Amino acid sequence: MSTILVVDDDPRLQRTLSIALRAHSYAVLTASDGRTALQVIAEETPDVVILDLGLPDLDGTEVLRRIRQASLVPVIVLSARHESDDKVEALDLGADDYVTKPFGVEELLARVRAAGRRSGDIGKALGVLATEHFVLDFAERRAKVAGEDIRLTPTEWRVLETLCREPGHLVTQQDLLRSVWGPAYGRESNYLRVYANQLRRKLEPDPATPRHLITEPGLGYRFVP
Amino acid sequence: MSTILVVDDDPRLQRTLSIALRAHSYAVLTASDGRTALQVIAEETPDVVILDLGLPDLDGTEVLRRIRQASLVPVIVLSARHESDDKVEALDLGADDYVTKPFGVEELLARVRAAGRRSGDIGKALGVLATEHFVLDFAERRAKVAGEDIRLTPTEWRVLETLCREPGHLVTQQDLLRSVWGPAYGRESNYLRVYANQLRRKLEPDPATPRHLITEPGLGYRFVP
DNA sequence: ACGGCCCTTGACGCGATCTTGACGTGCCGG
DNA sequence: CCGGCACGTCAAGATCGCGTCAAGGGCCGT
Repeated sequence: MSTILVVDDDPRLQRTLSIALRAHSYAVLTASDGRTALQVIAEETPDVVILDLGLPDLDGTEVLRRIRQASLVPVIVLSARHESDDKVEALDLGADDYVTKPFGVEELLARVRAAGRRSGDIGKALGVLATEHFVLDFAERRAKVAGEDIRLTPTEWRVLETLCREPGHLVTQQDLLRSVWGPAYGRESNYLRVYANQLRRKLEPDPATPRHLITEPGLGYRFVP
Repeated sequence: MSTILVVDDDPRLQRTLSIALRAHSYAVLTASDGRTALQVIAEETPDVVILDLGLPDLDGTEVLRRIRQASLVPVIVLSARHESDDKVEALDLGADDYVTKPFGVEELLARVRAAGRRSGDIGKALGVLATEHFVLDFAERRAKVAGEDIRLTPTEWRVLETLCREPGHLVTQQDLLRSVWGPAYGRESNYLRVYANQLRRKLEPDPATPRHLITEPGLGYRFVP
């Protein structure tokens, strides 16, 4: 059973969606503004978020950005606007899908299913993780740093993926080595030092004083968005 | 990766087909009666349906009719009867292919591949894709580069189509191989390198420095218009 | 039967990427 | 103050994957 969070300030739409989703056996949470939404996501960890861009307190894209700093939950964006700029921006920030109003309930349900399935595929399918300074799109293997497209090598991606699976949490050297280089690589080696270095040079604003890729001496690394 | 729905009331046949299809890297769903089948199609949107006409609850042709009211998914009909009446009727109702029992698994697999490919062709009806430098008319199978009409071979078209179905997105080598050469071609081969090369020579302004057909080393290709 | 087109396959070179070892630096405890 | 430890940095050699080419074979139309 999946839990869906609906973020919209229109009570009628909230009700419509709630009924439709519950009819399809989803558990539904609702929020009417961005702050509440962020709080609910932190506390209830829904499986999918449906987010209207037109919110009373915060700009929708800002909400999305903050969600992505904390979580990789699939987000489906709703918008009344048809401008593709919004669409591109939303997808760049890590929305998983984009639906313009008005939309059919069936269509939305299909997208919820698709989003849930993708995230259910867990394991290897991370979405997008963004900060002010860079955007990491794991599905597409694209990285933007300070607005510029950046190339990362396959191994660099695998290291990042492992770290970003639990943003902000410590990942031990053993876990990293095993997950990237295979189960045989249990013990210390140069690998992590070399690749941490590479990644910092490519991603950090100031590679000398890392803000995102943090070393935990003797233990491992931590990636904080 | 394609998803196949097998609709048959004979558990043995269900099992046989599931094993054979899964061995060829399809995801398999099953249904034992018409109602379930319709529901699964609505909810899971399989890529191909294999439908036995002899079902317990509804007449097979009736099931097919209802499928066609809701979806364009390719349907391959199975039938124990040899009467061509059934065949004609099924094809009239929108079946994509017709196989009489008993049949060889290889034959069925070939037809599944063909159906999948066709639906790839028409399913998302690619129209025309144009840039300053070239125009690709998928419907008409015509290409213009720098004002000149250019010939592309069938395989070149299929590769391009697969890439252009999601312009700008990464398409993995596996997806490409499976979609163009069939599900059996999961592993690496020269195909992609050769055809990427051909396409670049024919389409790129400067084939040495590709701007549209981009390689993602170790992963696949990306077509950016 | 012949010729042409297209698909397939193997070989080869090159550049990017990975691996490995050596050395530098800062921290800590003895 | 010294030594050890852990991490950061660098560069050179090995390796891998891709682009490229061309030969061979099947299929189709003439």
